[in-house]
Amino acid sequence: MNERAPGRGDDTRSRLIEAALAVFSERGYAAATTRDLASRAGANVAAIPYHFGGKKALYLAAAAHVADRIATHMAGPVGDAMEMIGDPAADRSRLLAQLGEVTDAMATLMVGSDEAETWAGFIQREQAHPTEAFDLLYEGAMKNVTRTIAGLCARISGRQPDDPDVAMDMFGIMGQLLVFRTSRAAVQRRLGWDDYRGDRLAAIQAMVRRNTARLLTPDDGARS
Amino acid sequence: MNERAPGRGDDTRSRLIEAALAVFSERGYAAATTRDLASRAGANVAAIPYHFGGKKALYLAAAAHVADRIATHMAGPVGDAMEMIGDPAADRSRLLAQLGEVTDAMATLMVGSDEAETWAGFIQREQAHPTEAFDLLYEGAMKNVTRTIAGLCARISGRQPDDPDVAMDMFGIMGQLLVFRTSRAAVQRRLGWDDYRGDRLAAIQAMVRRNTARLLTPDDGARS
DNA sequence: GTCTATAGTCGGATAGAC
DNA sequence: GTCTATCCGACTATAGAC
Repeated sequence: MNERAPGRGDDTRSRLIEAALAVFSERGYAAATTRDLASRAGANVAAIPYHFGGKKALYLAAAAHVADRIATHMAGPVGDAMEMIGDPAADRSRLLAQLGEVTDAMATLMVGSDEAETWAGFIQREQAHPTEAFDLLYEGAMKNVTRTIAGLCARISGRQPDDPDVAMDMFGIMGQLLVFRTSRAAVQRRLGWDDYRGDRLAAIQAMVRRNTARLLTPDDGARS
Repeated sequence: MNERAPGRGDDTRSRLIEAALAVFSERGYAAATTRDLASRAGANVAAIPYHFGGKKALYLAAAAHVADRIATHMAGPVGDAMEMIGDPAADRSRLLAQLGEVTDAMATLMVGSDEAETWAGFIQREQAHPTEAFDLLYEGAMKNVTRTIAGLCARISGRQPDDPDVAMDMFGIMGQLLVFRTSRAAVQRRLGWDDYRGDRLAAIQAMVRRNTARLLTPDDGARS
C-alpha cells in the first residue's frame, strides 16, 4: 500500500498520465512544467523523456486516456441506442427513453464525476484550439456519442440523420448539460452550487430529459 | 494610417489590452509571455510594467475591457427586458419575444462576432478556475444578463425569479447557444462549419428561440 | 514615453552514475 | 528504470540612456 512499493516504476507511466491530466487540464500545455508533472506523479523529471519521449508525447498519451475513459463510460447506453436505431420496431417513447439514458450517462460523466473535474479543461482547450490531441478525442469518443444522439433525434423527429437541423438539436441538447461544466463559476454564483453531487446532478438530468422531450415534439396545438 | 503615427504611445495602452485579450485567451495567463504581448501590440516589453505595473495588472485590465464590451453590447435588449419585467401589463408573447431579443444579442456577440473569437477563451478559463478577473466579468456583465434572462423566464412560466428551477432553465437556454462556442471543434467536425457567419448564426438564433418557447410552455395536452 | 541591456529565475532535455 | 547534475534557452522585471 506504500506509494510505490512493488517494482517501483511498474506504474510510473500511469501515474504520469494521471498527473498529466490534472496539470495540463488546469494550466494548459505550455504553462504546465515537466517539474510539476513529475512531482505530482511522485516521479523524477527525467522519467518523462524516458517513458514518453518528451512533454508533447505525454500530452497525447493523456488525450488518448481521456478518450478511452469517455468511450468506456458511454459504451453501454450508446451501444443500446445504436441497436435501437437500427430496429424499425422501436417506437418514439422507447427511443426517447434511450436518449435519456445517453444524456444521463453523459451528465454523470461530464458534469457529475470527479474525474471530469480533472480533465474537463483538457477537452475545452482542445475544442477552442484543436491539436493532434483533438483527433484522438473526437475519433476515440466524441464521434460515436454525437452520432448516437443525432441518430436518436432523427428517428424521434422523423428526419434524416444527416440533416443539419438534427445536428443542431443534438448540440442544443448537449449544450444544456455541458453548460454546467463550461460555466461552472457562473453556476456557483447564481445557484451557490459548489459541486454537482446527488440531487443537483439528478436535477440537471431531469431538466435535460424534460427539455429533450419538448424539443423533439412537433408543435401540435401549441401556437407560438 | 501608419501603425503608430500620431503621438506614438498615445494608445500603446489600448493596443496592449487588445493584444492581451488575444494572447491570454489563446494561451492562458501563465503561458502568455510578455514578449508575445508586447510584439503583438507593436510595443516594447518594458511598456507593460510601465503602463500597467506588470503582467497581472494587464490581465485584469483586459478582463475589465471584456466585461465592458459585453455590458455595452447587451445594454439595449437587457434594458428593455428589465423594463418589461417590471411592467405587470406585459403579456406572455411580448415577454417571450423580448427573451428572444436577449438570446439573439447574446448569440451575435458570444458566438457570431469576431471579437468573441478573440476573448472567448479568456472567459472559459475564468469559468473553470476563477481568479480576481472573474469578479470583474461577473459583476460587470454576466450578473445583469443572467438576472434578466431568469427574470423573463420567471414571468413567462409564472414562477418566482429566485426559484432554482428558473435558474436551471436560464442556464439551459444559454447552454444551447454557448455550446457552439465551447464545442467549436466538434461543431466543425460534425457540421463542417468553420465560422458562424450569416445563415449559420441565424440558424442558431432561430433554434434557440424555438426551443425557448417550447421549454417554457407548460405540458398542456402533450403527454410525455 | 520608449528603448536597450542586463540581472536573476526557471524552463525542457540530456548525460551518466547507480 | 530511476536518479543527480548540468547545459542552454527563454522568461519577467528593472536600470538607465535617449
